[in-house]
Amino acid sequence: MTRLTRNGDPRAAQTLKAQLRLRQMILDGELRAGERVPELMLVERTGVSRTPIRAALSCLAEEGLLESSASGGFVVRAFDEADVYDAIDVRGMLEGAAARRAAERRPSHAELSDLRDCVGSMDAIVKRRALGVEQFLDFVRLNERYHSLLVGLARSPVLTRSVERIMALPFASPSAFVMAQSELADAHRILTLSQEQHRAIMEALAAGASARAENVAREHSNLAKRNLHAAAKRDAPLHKVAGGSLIRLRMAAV
Amino acid sequence: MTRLTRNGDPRAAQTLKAQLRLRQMILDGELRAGERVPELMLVERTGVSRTPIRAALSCLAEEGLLESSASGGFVVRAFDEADVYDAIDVRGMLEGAAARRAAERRPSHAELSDLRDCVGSMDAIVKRRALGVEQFLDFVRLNERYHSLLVGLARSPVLTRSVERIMALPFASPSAFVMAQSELADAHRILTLSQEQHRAIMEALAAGASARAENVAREHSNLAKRNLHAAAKRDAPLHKVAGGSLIRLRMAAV
DNA sequence: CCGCCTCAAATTGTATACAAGTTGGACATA
DNA sequence: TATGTCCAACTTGTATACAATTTGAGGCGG
Repeated sequence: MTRLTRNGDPRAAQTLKAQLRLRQMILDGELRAGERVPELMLVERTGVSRTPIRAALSCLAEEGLLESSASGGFVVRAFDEADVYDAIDVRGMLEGAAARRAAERRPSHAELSDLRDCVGSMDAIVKRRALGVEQFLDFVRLNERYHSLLVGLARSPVLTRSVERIMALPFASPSAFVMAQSELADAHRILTLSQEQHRAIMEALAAGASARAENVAREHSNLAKRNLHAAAKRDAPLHKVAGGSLIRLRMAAV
Repeated sequence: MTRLTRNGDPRAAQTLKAQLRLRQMILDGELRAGERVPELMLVERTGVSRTPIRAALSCLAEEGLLESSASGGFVVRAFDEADVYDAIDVRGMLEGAAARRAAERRPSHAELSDLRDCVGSMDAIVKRRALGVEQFLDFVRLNERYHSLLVGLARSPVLTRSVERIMALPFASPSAFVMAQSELADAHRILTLSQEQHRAIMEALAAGASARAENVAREHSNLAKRNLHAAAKRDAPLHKVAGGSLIRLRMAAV
């Protein structure tokens, strides 16, 4: 997730630290949308000097969580419902392309084994009668893994990078609104449907059915829009959504 | 194009200067693909200090022209034919989405006037008998403008940003390979076909035919692939392509 | 002759000092 | 009271010094 600069190296430790902390502050709503982010405030809170702070600010701006102000410095970016919708749409298109490309490659049985395992694990969760928070969390993790594996199967660095970039917007993630749905009555039904699509995509990959793989993958992203829609309809239980504080829902939305 | 940080401000002048110079050095092939880019070398050549140099390096890495090395610092990124193909494909998908969204909005006659003017100007060029270098350059400029206007008509900041990001790769641009084709016999025919599609997309927008708009826009990107393919077939006249030195064509390609 | 180790030079990451510009408020004036 | 101006504190952009790590060469031993 933080691949955009560098990861494990002890060299960029301060920059990484600043990045993680700043991202957390934004996603947790500690910094509100539209608010300026003074460098010295971050110096104070993170304990690192201005240089890595500035690097982290630039990085988060690239991710899209900040935007540079005309008078210098950075501001926490605000998103509306249309932005969220569009981000999900873009992800759907890119994942569709990835599924198509993966299917065109005619992946071997072995190449699909991780994906099969992933779907199997999710099946085990969905088949249960009652789902607790823990099960939802497990599902979210597996779901992220499934999508990551799917994109990887396209074997396209450009495509992978594009997907990673759009998913830097936390609400574009395939499971962004799953948790928000965890209390709803039809949550279980949506998970089941989601699984159906996961399996359909996988089968299409195995069969080399590239058009079907693309179409289903693209349609699959509509589930996220549906979850967003449901969340928007009944006011705003977006506390469970990462970065929910960045989204200003117009309650008038249908 | 340099919007990722800040533009006209005299404040970020050094950073901007470093950015422009560095980008130019990469695209001109002054720095070869795979080569390390030491900061001090840039300090020497640009006359600005390391701080803005580092900012520029980060920025270009985000654009995708550099990649960060495991041992620190940055390296000029290398692309192969598949990468170029994928980048064009991604652009096609995103422009397709933009066209669809634009058509769904049912843009007014007035909103489409700039696009109409643009197509009109391109018509004037294409209708000529013989096309010189100057005409090709004009066509390229108008083509870029057409694509920019098209994306803008979707009125989606997220989509616009996504397109801008993929087009930071110079060879993903809609007219990247037009110049490479300027000497070929069928260049005129390709321009004509391109114009046909430009017009078809515009008509689809006006008619609110979102599916058609999407399909034609997506197909339109295949012209760029075709140009790439033609360029790859007859060895490598990629000197005329911006950033051509970054692309390693496998001559064995079909 | 080849491989490995050691060490110096080079390079990057971090901290901080300085310069330039912005912001907000106090104050004077109409 | 409203308004415009000026100033001071704050904030950002740039330069540079310092620390830590990498790199590459040279020498040593096998």
